[in-house]
Amino acid sequence: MVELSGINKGRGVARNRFENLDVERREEILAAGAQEFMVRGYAGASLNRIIEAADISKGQLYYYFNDKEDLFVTTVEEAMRRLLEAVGGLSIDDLTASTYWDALRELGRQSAALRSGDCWYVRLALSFPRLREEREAAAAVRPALEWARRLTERFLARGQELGTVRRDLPMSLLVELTLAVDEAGDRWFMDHHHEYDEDGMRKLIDARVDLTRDMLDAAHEGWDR
Amino acid sequence: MVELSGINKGRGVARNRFENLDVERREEILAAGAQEFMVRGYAGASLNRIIEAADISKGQLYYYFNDKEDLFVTTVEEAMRRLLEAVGGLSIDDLTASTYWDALRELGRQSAALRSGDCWYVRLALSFPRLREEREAAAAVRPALEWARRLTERFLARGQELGTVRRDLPMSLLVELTLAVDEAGDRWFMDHHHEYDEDGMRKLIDARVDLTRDMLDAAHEGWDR
Amino acid sequence: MVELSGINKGRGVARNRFENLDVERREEILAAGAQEFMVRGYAGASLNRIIEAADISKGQLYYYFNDKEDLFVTTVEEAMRRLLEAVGGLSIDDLTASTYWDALRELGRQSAALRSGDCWYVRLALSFPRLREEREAAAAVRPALEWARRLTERFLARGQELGTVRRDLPMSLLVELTLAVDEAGDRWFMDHHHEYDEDGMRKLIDARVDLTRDMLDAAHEGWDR
Amino acid sequence: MVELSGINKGRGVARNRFENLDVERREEILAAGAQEFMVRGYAGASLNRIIEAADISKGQLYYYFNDKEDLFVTTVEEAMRRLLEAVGGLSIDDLTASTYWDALRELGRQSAALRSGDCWYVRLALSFPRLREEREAAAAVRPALEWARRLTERFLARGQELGTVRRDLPMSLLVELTLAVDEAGDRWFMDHHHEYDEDGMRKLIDARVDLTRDMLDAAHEGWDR
DNA sequence: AATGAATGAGACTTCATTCAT
DNA sequence: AATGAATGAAGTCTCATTCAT
Repeated sequence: MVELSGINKGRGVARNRFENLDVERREEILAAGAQEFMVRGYAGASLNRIIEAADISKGQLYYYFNDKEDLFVTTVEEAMRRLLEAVGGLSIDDLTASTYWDALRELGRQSAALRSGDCWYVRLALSFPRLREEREAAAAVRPALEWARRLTERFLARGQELGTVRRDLPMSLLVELTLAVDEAGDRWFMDHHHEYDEDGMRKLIDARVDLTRDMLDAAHEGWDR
Repeated sequence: MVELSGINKGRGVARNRFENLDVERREEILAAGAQEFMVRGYAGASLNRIIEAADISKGQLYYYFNDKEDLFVTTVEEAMRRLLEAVGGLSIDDLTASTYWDALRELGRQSAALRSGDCWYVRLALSFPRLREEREAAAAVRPALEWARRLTERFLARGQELGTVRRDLPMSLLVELTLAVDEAGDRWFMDHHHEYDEDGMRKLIDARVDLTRDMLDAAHEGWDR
Repeated sequence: MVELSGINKGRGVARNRFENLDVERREEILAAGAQEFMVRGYAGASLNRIIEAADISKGQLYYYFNDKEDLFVTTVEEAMRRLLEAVGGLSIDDLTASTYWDALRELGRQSAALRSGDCWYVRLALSFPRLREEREAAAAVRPALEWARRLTERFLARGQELGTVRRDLPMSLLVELTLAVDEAGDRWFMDHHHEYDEDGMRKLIDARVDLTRDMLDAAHEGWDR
Repeated sequence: MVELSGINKGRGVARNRFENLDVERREEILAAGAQEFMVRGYAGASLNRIIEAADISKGQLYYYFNDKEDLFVTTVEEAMRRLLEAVGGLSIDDLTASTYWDALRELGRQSAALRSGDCWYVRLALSFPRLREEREAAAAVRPALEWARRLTERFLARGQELGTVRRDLPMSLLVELTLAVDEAGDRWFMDHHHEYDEDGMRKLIDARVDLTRDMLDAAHEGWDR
């Protein structure tokens, strides 16, 4: 299992305080923070708006977090932690050529299930690539993206070992393209999920995975008309 | 040719003032603005930093622009205008099944040439998707993205007419995925262009287009192992 | 009793914050604000000068008030409220022809007593007519002036009922003239109160009321030499 | 004839430049300035708005006037000069007891005629008392008000000599009250002149003078019920 | 004689953060 | 444990004024 190496060490006392808070309060705070960071970016986010949305006092916020960055990092990492838990259980090394694309399909379905919950951490995670562009927010978001990148890389590398994934592009580029197509798909599904019934949605989800497979498949490599 | 319907009408006197400025000054200001908006987002951008980078006085900035939003919109639209000019001349309706993928390859090369200039407007354009997520910046960036979306859609629709592009996914999803893979590729190339010599780069550029083709190709549609 | 219909509703949290402040601080702030608004008008008033005079920080001011207008409105309304309390207790409907002018005299004396305190709210109130001329300040000052106008009108109307007040001029004009002569008198007394001893002042105060009576008296109506 | 001792000496070259301007331009500038000073006060007035309203360039304004204050003073004094011309020709020393109140009536009619023109200088003049309250504008407006005060005083003093005007109040107070009632009346007439036909208006104008007479008349002095 | 580009001080306002209670 | 009053730096924007052309 790939490890998420948080940068949020040494938060000090605040960390424990926040973790000992009862779950509802914690959720309210994290959700309010995530919403604000998502919509306004890191620099544009206002702690005033966050405490108002979370219905807590200013003192409380600074009791639980050292500063704005701490809140941001905590929010981001918590989102990542939950995604990790949710997507978690794929054993990449056990994949074979015949199970490889089915595993991808399975991942696509899991991710669809996750999306349907419409929770703050899924939405926030989709903003990571954008937040990374903000100089001040980049550091906080990088570990999460690094993790996703590494996981994707390991998956693709295994595919190349098995001869199922194309080799004509540098791995780092392949990773970026895969992540991008994945994120764009997730975003589209979040925006359009109400337009399809359960059955139509299931088909769509699989069709999307087919496209990813076609994009990555070693079978087409070098192929020319 | 698809039109870019600017929202930046009625800027009033300021527009003329800025347009009558000599080219170098204008470029300095636009580049400084673009850089700041790119790195900090709209809300996080500081006019103070911009005027410092552009080496102009506060009063001057407000002599050329009505307010922060005006500067942002002007910067964004100017970037879009230049991209439009650069990418311009593809006659989508004249494409045939046999020229379709070659045209895509040509586009890929044009876009590579553009990237190699490393100008502010290319970099800014790559930030549009992120800026769109910012509530206050969305309106300014939307026309540019709409234009890109429409252009992509027309290209893909023509491909479907010719039987070269897959039909098993909704057009809007196909458009999003195409744009995403495109943007991610551009971004990767900008970050790694120094790692390859001219010849290696040329091959890479074409290989990237191949991946896009494999992703879109109707030949794989429904195809199953 | 005529009601003062304040426009300063929905100030939100700020209102409570300011009202819970200890009296001295509140007075310092209000007095500083009143002084500045009086001397420079609404648009010309500088919050910087106000916070310096009141010896509070910029942040504090914005903790107690939403913005400049909120401070202005609060100051104006507080002034009105206090004047109302001070002038309060005249039962207009109980006046008779024989008590009418005595009541006016009593009002004159009360108003003299009020003036002698030389408090910020009396001085500010005398600036209301001028502040009304300022477009942006008009709305805040209007209720106070309306109240004064309505009160004056009721008093004069009662006098006309009793046959003591002239009827040869439109009521609204009569009201304006009465208020004007009143305000001018107050202003004169504030500027010259140190030039008279207690006894001389008492006589003057009454003589001024006589003039108002002569101006309004029905006995002269139509009278011609 | 009472002299208007302007404070606007030593304006330097600018004065001549402005005076040599053709009449229309001069009127536009003065009217625009008067309007702005009237509505926003001296400190709140914006030269930017004035040059926009007058349709002149910023450079021109500073070519004709030394600074904001110079424009203000010039505007104020020009207004005063015109009022003086208009009201001018009363020979106070020639008044007798039998012509005294008729002269007042004549003044009332003249002032009504003036008002009906609705020119900028009449409206501005009505703002003088308010502008005087603004610390920075006081000096400019004072000479004009002083002149009005002195003229009024001479008129009232002559009345006292003739035994037609009351003596039971200090002259300075009498002057203030007279001016106040006058100004309030003018203001009311400006606001309501459209509500009456020519004949009704004529009666009103005279009735207003009657009220002033009743207020000042020595016949009521000391008079008590 | 006239223009309008340029300036920097100062306007109002919001911010993240501290700290006495 | 928790509050919210207090702060001053920095935000966007307007101002009166100068000056090269």
